[in-house]
Amino acid sequence: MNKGNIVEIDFNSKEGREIYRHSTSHIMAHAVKEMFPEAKLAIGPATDEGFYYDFDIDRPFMPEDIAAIEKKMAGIIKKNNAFVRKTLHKKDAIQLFKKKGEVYKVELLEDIPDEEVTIYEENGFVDLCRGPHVPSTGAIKAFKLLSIAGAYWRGSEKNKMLQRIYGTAFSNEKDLKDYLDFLEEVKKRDHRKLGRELDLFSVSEEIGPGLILWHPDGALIRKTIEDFWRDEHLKADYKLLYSPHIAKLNLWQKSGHLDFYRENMYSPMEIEGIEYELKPMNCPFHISVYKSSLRSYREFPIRYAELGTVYRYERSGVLHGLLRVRGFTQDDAHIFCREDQIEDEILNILDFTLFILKTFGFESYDIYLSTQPEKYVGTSENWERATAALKQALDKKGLSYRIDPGEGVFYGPKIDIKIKDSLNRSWQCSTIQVDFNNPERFDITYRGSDGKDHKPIMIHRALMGSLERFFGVLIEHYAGIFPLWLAPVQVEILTIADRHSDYAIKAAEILKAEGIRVRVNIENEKIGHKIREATIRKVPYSVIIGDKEIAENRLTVRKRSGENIGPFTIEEFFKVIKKEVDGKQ
RNA sequence: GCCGGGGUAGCUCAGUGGUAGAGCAGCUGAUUCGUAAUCAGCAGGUCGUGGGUUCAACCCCCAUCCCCGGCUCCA
Repeated sequence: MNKGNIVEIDFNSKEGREIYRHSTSHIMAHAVKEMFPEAKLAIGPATDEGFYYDFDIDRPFMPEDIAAIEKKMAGIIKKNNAFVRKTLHKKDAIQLFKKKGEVYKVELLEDIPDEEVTIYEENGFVDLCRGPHVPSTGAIKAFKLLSIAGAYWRGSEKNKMLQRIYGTAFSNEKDLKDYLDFLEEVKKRDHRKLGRELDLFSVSEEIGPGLILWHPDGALIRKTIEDFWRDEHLKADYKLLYSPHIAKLNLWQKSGHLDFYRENMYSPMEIEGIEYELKPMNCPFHISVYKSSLRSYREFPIRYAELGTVYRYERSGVLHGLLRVRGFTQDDAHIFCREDQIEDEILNILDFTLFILKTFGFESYDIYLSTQPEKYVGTSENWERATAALKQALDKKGLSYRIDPGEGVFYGPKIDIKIKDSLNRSWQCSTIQVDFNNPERFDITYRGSDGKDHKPIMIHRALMGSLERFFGVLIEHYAGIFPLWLAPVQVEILTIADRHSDYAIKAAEILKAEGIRVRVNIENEKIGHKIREATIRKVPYSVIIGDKEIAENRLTVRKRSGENIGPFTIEEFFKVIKKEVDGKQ
């Protein structure tokens, strides 16, 4: 964009939104400076969802301040001040901001290589800024400040912590309202809230932070997921393993985890004079199984899978419900193969992953290919060949992906799949990683067709990532309204009066014998009450038993949506739900 | 870990130094009822934990644990 030119840009474009929100962040900074002249300005960019501005100020911002700042901003917008762009020499700009005491701006300026910089002025408020901006403050039609948070200067915890105010802006009130409604919806779906309401899991202060207790209904869902996972892995020619939760510290020395992963590992415990360590990874155990006998190229690829529970130290501030915990179960697998088998294996894994994810209703993804980082093991040729194989596989599948340069793990390149949930939010779950490190460190080999020993390639992969995180994502994805095959209680039988109890219990037994998860409510309550309770617990089907049903030997069936289906004989009803369960709809 | 906010009954939340409250859930009883809450009664708290100030602390001070929103980091 040429300097000083006015170009029309639409809010619907990414650039347009950024300019608009960036301008709003300037207006916020202006308001803050008017109210707190001692506040020093740091940075104030637009984000995907809105904008923020960081301030260095002794007095913390209070929630009440937010409303006052909003009011002030509204005033600035009403005045419709023009944003005036000025170009000046860097020295002069440094001079200007030094005089104003804006030390952060000076620091930013000193890092700008250009001789000329631009500043924007709006009714006396001056800010260093590349721009562009909206022509005047009156262009901002709808905005809202959302939250206050701490944030390190330049994102480094070595620097001073500043105070950040988050906000968002839209081109009209309706879009703003829609966005705020979206935030409400997100709050309603919060897996921690639903987890308590539906009695799925809890975290207890007594047990410890980041350690999950799966309650009966949550455990039932987990079991259903695990059964599905195991069945499909066996079908896909994986072999299932179980391994212990602790192992000798030496093992972790050998694997290199102690060098590369120490800060995420717990302190060792001593058993009969030997130190043991809680496992942060499953790989060394699978390698041990591999090494338990001589391997031939004929066996390849060897695929070991395990729902392996690992423990990792996470800093207290990062723990978050099921999404970030200290003990979790990975749906882990390690594949041993020859280098020329990598591509086929990756293709297999991609198919398998997408199939599993699709079963849970995730049909859109962001895929990332991470390449060689600065610190790495293995040879550059290894990395190149493996990265090419990953690329090739993605291309063959016609999957679009982005390359994350240098973001691979130290031991190999990887593919990460981020799933998009029903609110279009991204979650990192699946990961496929090539590992050059472990075969080397554990000196694993296979006997090739030439009768000599060779080093296999090891691929590490997790589809759901961790059961805990995946479950958290699932809860939010479905808003707690699990599809029938996952629902902990699939059918609840409700009676109108006491005299219907025997019939209800008999019906329940028939369904239960067919493998349906059924609960009977013969409590002394009105039917409206029972329906309300079943609906709140999001039970897919309520079956109502009264005089009419017994007389006709038919079931009245109400779906959790409120829709009535039937009446059915019990056999007819069973067929209906059986079909739905089998279809995993 | 860092910045800010918070922790009162199982849950949601009132309670500004002077005898701890409500709704829902729970229990008991009555009621036997047709598509999202029947009525009545009862019970339930070391006010996160430990220390301090005070005649007196849920309330003020200090420490600590945990939770929430972010930062940083990750499955």
